[in-house]
Amino acid sequence: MNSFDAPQDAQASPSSSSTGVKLGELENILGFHLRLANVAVFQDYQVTMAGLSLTPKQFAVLELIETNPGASQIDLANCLRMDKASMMALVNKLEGRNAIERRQSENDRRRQELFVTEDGLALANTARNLRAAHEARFKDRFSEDEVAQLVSYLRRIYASTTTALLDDDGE
Amino acid sequence: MNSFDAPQDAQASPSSSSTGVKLGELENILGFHLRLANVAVFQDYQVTMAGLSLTPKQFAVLELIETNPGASQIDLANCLRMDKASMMALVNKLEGRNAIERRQSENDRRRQELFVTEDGLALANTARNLRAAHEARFKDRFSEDEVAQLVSYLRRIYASTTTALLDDDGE
DNA sequence: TATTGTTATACTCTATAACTATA
DNA sequence: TATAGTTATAGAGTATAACAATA
Repeated sequence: MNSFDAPQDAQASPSSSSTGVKLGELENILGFHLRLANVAVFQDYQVTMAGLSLTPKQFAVLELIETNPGASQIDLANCLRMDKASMMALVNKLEGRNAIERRQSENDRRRQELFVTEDGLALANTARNLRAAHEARFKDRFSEDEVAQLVSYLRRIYASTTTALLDDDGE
Repeated sequence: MNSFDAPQDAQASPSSSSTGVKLGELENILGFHLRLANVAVFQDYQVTMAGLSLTPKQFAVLELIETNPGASQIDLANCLRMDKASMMALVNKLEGRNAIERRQSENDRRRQELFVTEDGLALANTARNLRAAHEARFKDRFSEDEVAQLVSYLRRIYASTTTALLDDDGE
């Protein structure tokens, strides 16, 4: 199925990378392409968001708290597959710039419920506006259907990720 | 085009992630899905390659040197978009376990040409064998044409990455 | 003057472990 | 006994900057 549109953007097989280095077997490793794509997006993100001092993960946490007011740190850590201590550091940074605030839960006094502040909302809006250009820069290379298909492929890759914790490609 | 197969694996929109956290706008960010996919692949890689102590990047460098005997550190750094000092550290690790060796170039005595040793070849073979299962675990979720299409999509994302340096998703 | 490799250094992100306070 | 948060710490990976040797 869909064999009709598979090879149409083969783009001259990138056997070298500006220098004369051949990729060889690396060409066949899904994770290799995935990582390069990730790097490309991350670099563009950094250039675009320069000055905002908001990493992709911080941005994600900010959005998650906005979408889920009162969420706990552990909720977020699980969602983003991070350690709770790592999330602590991340939340501290956002709190340090008054983007979010902690409020002790009344039902369970162990929990700190997280909320986006006025400043945080402004930051999120600024970030979203900047990010729009960044996002468009990549999505413009695809039709709407292609984006949907790419995302569905990516979901197929991370779908089964049962539990686990942790970092990024790490490397 | 290809609208026919776009939504077919929608998989119940992952609005939550085991906890009740809704992803919200994050759903529409390409980099978010890319990163989760990257994390999933990396985690599986780590579990699969446990004990080998060979990170994906070290593995990539080993393969690159095998494919390009005599390549220099700067060649590899450019290819993988890393800093030359970072590549130095990486090469040191591989040399430290006798997987590769440096030989001063006779034409240009500034250059250190890199070669895979016997031990390195054995390591690469072991790694390739282990990795095969890891790779299959993900590729099995796609038809051959789908893999080709996914890779072509990913290439479209990192294609234009002109120069730049650096890390991974960083985050 | 530019390039390759090198070293030293600092920074960021992450995890682990131990602790507290609640439950 | 388990959970949420916290703190301190250590490790890995990376970049920056300065320097040596060579081109």
